[in-house]
Amino acid sequence: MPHQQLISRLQAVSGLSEQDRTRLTRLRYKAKSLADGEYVLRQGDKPQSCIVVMSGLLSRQRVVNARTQISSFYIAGDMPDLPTLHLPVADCDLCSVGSSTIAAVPHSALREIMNESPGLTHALWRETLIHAAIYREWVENLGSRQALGRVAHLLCELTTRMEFVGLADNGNFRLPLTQQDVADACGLSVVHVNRTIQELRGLGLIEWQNHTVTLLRPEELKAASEFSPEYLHELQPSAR
Amino acid sequence: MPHQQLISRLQAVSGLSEQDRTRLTRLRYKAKSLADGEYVLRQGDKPQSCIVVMSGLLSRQRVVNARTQISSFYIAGDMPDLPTLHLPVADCDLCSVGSSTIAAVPHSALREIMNESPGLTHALWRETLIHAAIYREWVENLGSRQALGRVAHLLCELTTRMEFVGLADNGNFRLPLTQQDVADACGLSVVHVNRTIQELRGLGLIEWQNHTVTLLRPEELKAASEFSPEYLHELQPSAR
DNA sequence: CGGGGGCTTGAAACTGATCAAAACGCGTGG
DNA sequence: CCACGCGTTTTGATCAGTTTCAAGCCCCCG
Repeated sequence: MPHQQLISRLQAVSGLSEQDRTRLTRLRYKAKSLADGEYVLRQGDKPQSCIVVMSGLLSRQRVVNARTQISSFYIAGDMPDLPTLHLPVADCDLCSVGSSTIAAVPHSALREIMNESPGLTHALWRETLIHAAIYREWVENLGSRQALGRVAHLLCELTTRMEFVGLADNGNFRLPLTQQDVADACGLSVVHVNRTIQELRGLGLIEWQNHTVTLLRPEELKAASEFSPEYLHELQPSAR
Repeated sequence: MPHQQLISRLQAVSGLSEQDRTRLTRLRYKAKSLADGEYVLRQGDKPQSCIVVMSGLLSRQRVVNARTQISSFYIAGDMPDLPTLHLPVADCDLCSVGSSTIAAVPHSALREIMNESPGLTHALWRETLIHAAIYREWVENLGSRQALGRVAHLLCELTTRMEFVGLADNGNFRLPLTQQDVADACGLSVVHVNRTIQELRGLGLIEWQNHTVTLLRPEELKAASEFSPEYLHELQPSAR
């Protein structure tokens, strides 16, 4: 149900009118399954449609200085290449981590509904701004924190975002990342990520096995990484 | 002339119709001068207007892990707090580096012209997307490069952006940053930034004195930092 | 059963941080 | 005009966090 994903995401992002929700329901789309490591988009592509993540996890990445750097993760409901609506040529790769499913919605259809509804324009714009805020938070994470804080912050962010779309329950969720992926996202070596995760385990802050993460003491983990969720700019559950 | 700054910036970003340009000319604004270190906006503020940088330099910053991290710089023509149109509460401080001048345009006026013109909506949205791409580039910079590459990349980015608005001529421009500011932006210590700059000087790549930077061998500097300007998504001069 | 990817461990090497102090430049007030 | 003070740049020495290299292990999949 791609419509439902998209609707509930945009609803959380910005609030939608009844009309806008039915507009979204009428969107045509093309569903697709992705295998682990499969690319949705390559740097330089000029896609004619935008993707909505239905399930799984995508990473935005690029090879920098002979190392692959991940600059963001996208979970169900996210639209990673929404910027291609206004910046036609992609400047990063988009890659599936583990298997995922996505829906592709033509640019033309999106432009159409945005013409009809300022509310939807607002919601989609806002969605891109939230992701911009996430990139900034990553700048702060990579620039200012050392290994333990970086990994902890990443986990806090992913948990919180997963919770927002109902994919984490009580700090427990499925996370298909390998330690190499974490290293690529946090700007660390795999070896050091391994030791850092062990430290987090040793402190009794998390469990992480079989691609399943559990935050044992979320408050302490947040404190260790100075995580505070305001930058995600989600509407409060009460307002949803 | 705030109108001129804004117009030529948006023109470069997206192209504007004759009508849109006159719409921009009619915007009311309030000009303001800022002293070194003066704050335009503090985290948590809910501004009712957006700022256009007229001259000087602003930094977006936040204290993380007992260190101030700069996550972006803004130069003439930029609108650093455009996101507050859709994300009302600011999540970073905005601070003048050296003395600057800005113009404040009420949110209401911007909403008005966006209602009238899809082209302007497009241009402003695109402006926010370009800055998002810059944040991503910074993630890659901080995550993947070591000191020399980081500083070199920052210089390449600033030169290129300055050139786009006519503030750099032949790799030579005024840059009010202290070495401490560079350290805060690059996630390094001042001491190490100092040694890194000396290394760049020693390699004959740059001159930097009295807040004036000159790229002596731009191509080598770009190579050293793998800089390529596509992520800035500027229209080519020919198209402007 | 074999192979390979991911995880784990150890030791050595390096990049960059920290601490401390000196030199420099510049504006202010005496 | 000089003395003072403060912020910025520079230098040296030591220390810490992280990388790199290398090897072994585990476990799942074919």
